[in-house]
Amino acid sequence: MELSPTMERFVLHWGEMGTRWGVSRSVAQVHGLLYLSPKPLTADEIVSTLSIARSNVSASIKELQSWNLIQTHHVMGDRRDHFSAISDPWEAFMLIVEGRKQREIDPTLTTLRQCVEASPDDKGLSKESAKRIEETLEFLELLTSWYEDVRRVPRPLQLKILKLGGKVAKLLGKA
Amino acid sequence: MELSPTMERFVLHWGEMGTRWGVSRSVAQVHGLLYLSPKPLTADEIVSTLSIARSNVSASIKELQSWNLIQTHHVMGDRRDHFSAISDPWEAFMLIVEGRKQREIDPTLTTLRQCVEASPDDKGLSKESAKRIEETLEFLELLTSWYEDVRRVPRPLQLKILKLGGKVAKLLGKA
DNA sequence: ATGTAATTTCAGAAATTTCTGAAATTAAAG
DNA sequence: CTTTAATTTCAGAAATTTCTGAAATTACAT
Repeated sequence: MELSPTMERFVLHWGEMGTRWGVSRSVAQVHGLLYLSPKPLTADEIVSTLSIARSNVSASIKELQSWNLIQTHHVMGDRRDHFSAISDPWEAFMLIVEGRKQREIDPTLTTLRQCVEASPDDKGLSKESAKRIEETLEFLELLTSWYEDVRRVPRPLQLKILKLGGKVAKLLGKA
Repeated sequence: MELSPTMERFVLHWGEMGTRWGVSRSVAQVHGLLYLSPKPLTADEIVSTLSIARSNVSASIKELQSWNLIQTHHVMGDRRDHFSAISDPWEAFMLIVEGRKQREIDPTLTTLRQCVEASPDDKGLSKESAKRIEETLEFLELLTSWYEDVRRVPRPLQLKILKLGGKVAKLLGKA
């Protein structure tokens, strides 16, 4: 797998974006590469294309699998794994959102609930602060329940609503 | 400013979340503290509460200001700055989204447009890869235009739509 | 079973990020 | 203008994260 200039630009940028969104450069580069590749790649092809250590590729693949962003394929007479990425941008996006929700939002909800529960017994906690925490919890719960709802809507309808954009407001403003 | 157990739990968690979302622990802790505090705090109060260096607080404040997440107040007869955080969770959330859009999405759109523009001349680039990049750009543009639309909707209506959740789909599914 | 290819683990190296504390700068008060 | 308080800058220290390469493990093939 040789990278054309455009692919290289894409993969490098993808890698940098990864570092800003909480995954390592390598993980994001591997994802970017698989995402662009017309055919599934073996770990060794990834190694030679990106010039990173075999073990790094192994770890990156494992990480991407934990996000459900890549799939494994098998080729007759070849015992190596071949990897490909989810190629639909909308589906990939939703998988990333789901992963971050589970990794970060859910634990935050747990912490906030513990805070709210402990508030009444905390003599050093001002009413204002306690209220602020409660409001934060309520907001995050509202946001996650919205997400859980939206997540279940069939893809075509999701797309439709996304394309409506601000018109949704106009339609519902009256309702 | 002494931290009660609940405030401490909140601030420490906020700090850890920060590290996962691309800001340093200190920046997130300072924000968490100001967010909870019933009254604006001086830099030195933040220093003693969080036990971090004065210069670190200074840098963190600067960072938070660049996100428009905090405000500066002045007290008669006191030449120190007093800082407070945006206390409405929804507004804070929107400011964070806006900041990330500007810092990460916009540059990505630029890169993708460059890629799409360069594609035809890139002999090494497969049709499939070129198409993948175009689709990604289209998706991101769709997402940002949706965001730009939603951003302009009046807050109360935004809230209303958020609360409707999946019902929006039911209402619009027929439309 | 034995050999070989593929993959994973893991300890430490390298790179990056974050933080500190001293020095410099800015700005208000006397 | 001088003094003092407040803030910022910045070089290097500390902490953290990421990556490598050798060794171990796993799994397939003969």
